[in-house]
Amino acid sequence: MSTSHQPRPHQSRADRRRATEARILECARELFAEKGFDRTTIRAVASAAGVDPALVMQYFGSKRELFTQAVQAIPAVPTATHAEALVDELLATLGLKLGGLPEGALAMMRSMLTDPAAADQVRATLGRQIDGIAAAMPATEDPELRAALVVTTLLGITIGHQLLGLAPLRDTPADRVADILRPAIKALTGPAD
Amino acid sequence: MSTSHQPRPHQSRADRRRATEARILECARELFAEKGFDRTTIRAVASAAGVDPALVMQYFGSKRELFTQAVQAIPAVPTATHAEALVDELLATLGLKLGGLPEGALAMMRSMLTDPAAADQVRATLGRQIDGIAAAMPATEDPELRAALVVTTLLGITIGHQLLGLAPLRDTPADRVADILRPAIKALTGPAD
DNA sequence: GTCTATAACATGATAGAC
DNA sequence: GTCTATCATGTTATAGAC
Repeated sequence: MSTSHQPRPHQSRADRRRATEARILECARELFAEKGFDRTTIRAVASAAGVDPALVMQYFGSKRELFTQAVQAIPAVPTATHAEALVDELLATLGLKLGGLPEGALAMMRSMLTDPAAADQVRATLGRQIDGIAAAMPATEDPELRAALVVTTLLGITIGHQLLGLAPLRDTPADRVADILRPAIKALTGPAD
Repeated sequence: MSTSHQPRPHQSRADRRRATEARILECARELFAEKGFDRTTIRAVASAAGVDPALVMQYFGSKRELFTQAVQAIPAVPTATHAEALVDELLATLGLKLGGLPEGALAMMRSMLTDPAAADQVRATLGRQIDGIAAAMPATEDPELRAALVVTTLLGITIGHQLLGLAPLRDTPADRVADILRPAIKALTGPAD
């Protein structure tokens, strides 16, 4: 339209830059979540965002850096100190509430089995979750083991639902799943009750 | 050594061919399990097996076919018809007994989140397991949902242990894990007991 | 039958014109 | 600042020499 280097009042050059950068990150997040790290190409991300592939490189330097900035690790700190609240918080936190998982987390999970860097990140995150849960666990034997089993259980259900799309999980409302799951989680956190 | 087209008594040409083919499959299985479908190259498989990459192609036609023949889908039919035996069989079947998982199954699991073909195969296999478990489940509501939760739970634990190598699971003997897990699985299969 | 050489293609990354 | 053109590499797969 205008030839110009005149900044418009509500859309400065920096603003435009920020906007396209955000759009690229959004598209990257989506593609990484859908196809994983390896099968997501810079070209595909650029195409989806309507920009040139070289621009993506210009902005982020490398595919790895783009991935890192796009997925945004969620600390997901599980800090409930009592036994009862713990179970409910667990069910709510790690995605039941199924379908309410941030796309960045899906991207990370999608890539964790084939990309070592993603695996390291997930290992660290799950490790923190395990420690947090173990700390909030009622006095039992092997709190870390029990916490690990809780975390991996929820991980498996999330994978089956979000990443594999198993029919029985897809077709069931989240709170129903949570209801059935609750006694099992409770059994893991405390031996008897 | 000998120049020869003379077949030796215990190692005919067909035998040698079968032997190298088996060695290639073994190496392929190992690499697919370790790095997944995408990151496993024909060259790496050939190198590991001590043969030429072209020979692998000659034998199997394509990387996909090599993968298919190498991983050998395990039907893993869970056929226990009673309620009590079901739980024990589940714990035994899907890998606790942790560490006793066939390498082909690991390869399939490693690739299932990023390779659509592997995902389809896993979806089908888990679907069969879910149906089988649902059929053997004591009369409750939503047997398929409960079965799906059981399967995904064991899947998650297997991933955490075998594929991610979470410390608490790696450092614990299998039967201890099974003991802690049993009440949780029981809670999933039957609402109260 | 086995392997060398190469085709045909896609990728991440870079250099330089506009 | 943005994009065209290209590089360097690595992939599966094929053709042909030995």
